[in-house]
Amino acid sequence: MSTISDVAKLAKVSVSTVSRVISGKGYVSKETQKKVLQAAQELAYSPNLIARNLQSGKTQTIGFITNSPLGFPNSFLGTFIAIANLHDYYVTLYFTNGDKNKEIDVLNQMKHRQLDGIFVFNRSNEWSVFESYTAYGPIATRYRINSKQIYSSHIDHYPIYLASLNYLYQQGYKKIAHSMGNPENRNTKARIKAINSFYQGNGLLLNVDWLFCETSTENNGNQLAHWFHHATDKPEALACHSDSIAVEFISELQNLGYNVPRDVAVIGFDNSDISRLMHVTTVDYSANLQAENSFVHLYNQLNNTNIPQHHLEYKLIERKTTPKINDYIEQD
Amino acid sequence: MSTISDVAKLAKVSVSTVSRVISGKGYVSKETQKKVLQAAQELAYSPNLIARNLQSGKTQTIGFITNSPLGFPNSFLGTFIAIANLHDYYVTLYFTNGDKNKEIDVLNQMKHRQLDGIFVFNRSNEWSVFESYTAYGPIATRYRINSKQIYSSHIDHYPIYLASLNYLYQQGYKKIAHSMGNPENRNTKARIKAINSFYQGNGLLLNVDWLFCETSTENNGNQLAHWFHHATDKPEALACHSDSIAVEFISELQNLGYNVPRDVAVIGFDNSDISRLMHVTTVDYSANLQAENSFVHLYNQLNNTNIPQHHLEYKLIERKTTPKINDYIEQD
DNA sequence: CTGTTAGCGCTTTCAT
DNA sequence: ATGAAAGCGCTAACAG
Repeated sequence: MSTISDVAKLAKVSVSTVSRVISGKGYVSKETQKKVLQAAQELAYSPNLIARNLQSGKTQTIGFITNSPLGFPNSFLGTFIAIANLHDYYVTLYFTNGDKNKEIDVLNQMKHRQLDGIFVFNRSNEWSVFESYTAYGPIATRYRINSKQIYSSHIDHYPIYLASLNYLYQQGYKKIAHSMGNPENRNTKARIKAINSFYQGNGLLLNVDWLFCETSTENNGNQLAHWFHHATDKPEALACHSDSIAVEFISELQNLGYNVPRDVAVIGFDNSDISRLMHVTTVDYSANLQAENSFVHLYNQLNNTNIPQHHLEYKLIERKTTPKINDYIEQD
Repeated sequence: MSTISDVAKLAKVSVSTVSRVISGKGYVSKETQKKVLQAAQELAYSPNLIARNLQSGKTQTIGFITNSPLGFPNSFLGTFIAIANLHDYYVTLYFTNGDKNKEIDVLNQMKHRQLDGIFVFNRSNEWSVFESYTAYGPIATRYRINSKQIYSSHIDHYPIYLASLNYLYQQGYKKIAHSMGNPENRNTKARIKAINSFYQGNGLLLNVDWLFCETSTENNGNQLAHWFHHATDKPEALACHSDSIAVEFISELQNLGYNVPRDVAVIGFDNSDISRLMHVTTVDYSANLQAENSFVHLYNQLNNTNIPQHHLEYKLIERKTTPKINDYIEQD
């Protein structure tokens, strides 16, 4: 494995000259450049990026923290990586399975300069923990949080969720159960606000027993299906805060002998592949732009640039799980 | 950002002593250790891993190459990362979208010592290209290939596919279409061999028009659905080489007004989450063990260890898309 | 048990 | 336009 000084020797120039032609910085005469390139070629020289990184103090690597591979963040992650690669950044993926310590390990990677920045797709620790690490590098998330130190590319869930509920209402559903995230999340709070507006606005009575907040993400859709199975008073529709909950719910319900939407309508959230495959009505909220915004922010912080952010929009994607009530026709 | 020599100064010892206590290697007296730790604490010192990497020439990072985020390799990837993290390795994910150059870029990352090893989940370039890079580090894949240089944790698809076909036969399906991978893959060849055995063994006639080999992974299930829609002579069952093809096929068929399994039975391959959610009969072939084997091999190569590999088994997972023919009962 | 010293491979002033 | 030399922060002989 040849080094820069091997090349220098062979080309009979100094290491700094070689460095200049390899990195393309600084003045080098055409002739010496040619000599160097030839020597480099001959020795099959390739620069050691670790040494470069030590010099620059950067690794060009962003850490991506997510709970588990089961959350179907595929498209988001794909976009994030694509845009990162476009800017010569790489992304290292960490599955924490909700383990706070694993999350801390990742944050420490940044502290140890192994990571230039971090994106938080899921989190287990308090935001204050993340904030304390912003001293070592930029952190971004998709959650809607109120922090000066952590960037958040989010979209207000209030109008979106209100639109979802109004849509369900318009389709004839009045008895609606709600599956929501961590009650401390601002997204969840926005949804609760939307729920209140909705029920008051339509003169409906909110059944508090039909308000589910997530404690552990694990199998939540599954549990909801069993809850539905045993409930004496069943809702006409379930509004979910993620497609993954929605499809787990539907799938398990099918195992229990139910039919969606005949027995209950379902609306998801994310417009993920899985919702498309399973024909679940959902909401698209420009997750790809959100991913792009997140990376761009990290990039801007890291490089003192000012690439502009995209504005996020949402759109209801109507599929088969929310027909007009009582309109369901047995598929043939 | 304090360095090891800052700590050394404050603790009034040499850098090597500090290095010893931080890395836990070599003899240090309890007292000096305490002094050093205290100084480190005071300065909020944390080791710069890049420097360590330069010293060791390693990054503790494995590159994971995959085509696109749409192939549902979630569980495999999750296992791979989990086992890697357990061994203090990290994994950087690359989506190539079938772009050969992007694949080469990743290989060059290893050449530049940014990556200690590479796992190939999908590939676009010839294997010989990959082989030429094994000079720079170990490469592993899940494909069944014949290479001394690239490790492959695979399972023979011949008996598996034969078992799938026999199962379909036993369920009463005799008109079977086949969706397969790249005809140059040895897995595909094994499947073709299984097909021949099957048709000959059962005295059936193989319809060559029902043999689909994949050129581009994109939307293959989709295309198959449209093919089915327009075919005058339709098969009774489709056997797929991946769950992702199977579910895309089913989903698009549903869009076209068909019903699976009433109109056509489907068997997948992978036992992925998506097949579970959509109740697709599939084959489990210990993909998680395959992921583990792959990492373990890379680890063994990198560390001159000899952690043993797992033996891969397969198991047919019977779900709802392959009932006894003509036994389909409209779900209620 | 601890300190000195020489790198790891590259970039970057600062001279010339 | 090119070279010498000083690091980047850490590890690992080697000496004592």
